[in-house]
Amino acid sequence: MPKSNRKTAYEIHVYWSRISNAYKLVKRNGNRERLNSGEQKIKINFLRSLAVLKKTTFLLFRFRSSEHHSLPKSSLQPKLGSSPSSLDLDQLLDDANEVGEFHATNNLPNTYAEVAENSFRQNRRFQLGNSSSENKSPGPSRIDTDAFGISELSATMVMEAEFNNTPVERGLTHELSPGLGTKGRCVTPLEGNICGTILDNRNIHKFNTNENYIENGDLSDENVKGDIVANELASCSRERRLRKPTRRYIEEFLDSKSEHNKGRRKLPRKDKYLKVMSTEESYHIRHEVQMMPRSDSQCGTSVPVQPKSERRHPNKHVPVSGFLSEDESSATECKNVYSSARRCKKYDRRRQKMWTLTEVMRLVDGIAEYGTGRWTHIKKHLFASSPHRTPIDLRDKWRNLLRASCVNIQNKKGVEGKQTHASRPLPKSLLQRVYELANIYPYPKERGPKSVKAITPPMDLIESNSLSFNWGRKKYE
DNA sequence: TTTAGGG
DNA sequence: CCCTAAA
Repeated sequence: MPKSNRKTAYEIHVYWSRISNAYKLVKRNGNRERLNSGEQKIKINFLRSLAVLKKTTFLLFRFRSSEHHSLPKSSLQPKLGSSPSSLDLDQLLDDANEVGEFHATNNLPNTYAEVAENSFRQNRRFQLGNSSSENKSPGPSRIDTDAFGISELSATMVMEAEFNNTPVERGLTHELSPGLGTKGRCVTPLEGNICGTILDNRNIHKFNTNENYIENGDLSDENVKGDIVANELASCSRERRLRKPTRRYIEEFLDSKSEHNKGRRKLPRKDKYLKVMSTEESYHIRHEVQMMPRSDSQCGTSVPVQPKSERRHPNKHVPVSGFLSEDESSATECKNVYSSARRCKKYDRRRQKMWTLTEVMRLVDGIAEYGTGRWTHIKKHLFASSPHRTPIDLRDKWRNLLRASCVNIQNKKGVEGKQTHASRPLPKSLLQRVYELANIYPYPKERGPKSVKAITPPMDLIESNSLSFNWGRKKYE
């Protein structure tokens, strides 16, 4: 098994690199607004190849990140690392959609049918004896002279041919199909991963039927059928594009990409205490959190989660640069697969982490020791073990504590306190201590020095007093 | 880079 | 908890 998979993965890897080259060429020469028919052919062929490629790219990532190290990583990793970033894959996929839609809406079936026919012929040619040119991708010099000549055409054709009619796809569908058929997904870690999440039987079928459809020579109704094919192609790429990558994929992708991102963007300083998380992940997590139902019964309150949690990622609008998307089925399945604990973890990542009593006490101790305004000290010395509490958090918490203590002071003074937060009442002793500390270490402006402080709680009191007073007066009226 | 303060 | 201005 390892051997065949290894072979398959390598073939895909080769395939990918070729299509990358083709894309670069096309992009350089054929991304103009108006393309002549020859250029259109090139582009369409490329996009068709791309659609096939998309089915298999997951395989590379799965394979690479699987526990199996039977495949020498060196053979895959360079490509994995370089390909997605050297190509702007998002752009690429958008192009695919764009062209698909363009053809779907603009009635260019003839072109497509012709292309299909050409493809068919080229396939034949390739099968007959073109395979020797396997690794030759047309060089730039050649393109300069012959921007959209046969060289490129054959390049994309060869790729396509390889995929539809040659061991690559056969290898994929046949060598790995056992996993597809089996219900228990992970027959073996590798096979299960590959077959469960990468290969989409339905789409492969779809694609194959398209191909057969054309190859059968049934091109009499080119207008109609070309249209159908174009539509299918468009929808195929569209639906794949729109799907949200699963968390698992994101993680793996980021893993594989992490080296690449190194110099790309400076991380915000706030991550000093935190594990580095790339903006993409942040983006996804944001959205995941938004999408998740808010059932935080398990993970919400007072359970001191110790996630290697990260946060404070200022840029929300970083576009997803992921170019792959999994099936919805696998996406939902992913959600199910991941245990509630894991979900919880994911959950807490962007949500407020409740302060536990011990944390509060530690904070109070820290303030007693260092005073207010030295939040980094407190963080370093007392919260070194809780990476999710930043100095700012400590300060915020202290602010809230002050507020809470004042409320309770009010209560002390007789105003019947409706405990503003009945959810997690703090022990009075603690609040008392907060109050004392607030006198010792006045927090700037929030509650001033003692004199001011003497004013502030009364201010609250005054408010309520005046309220009651007014009320009383009204009563008298 | 840290803190204060507002949202 | 986030963001930003100011120190």
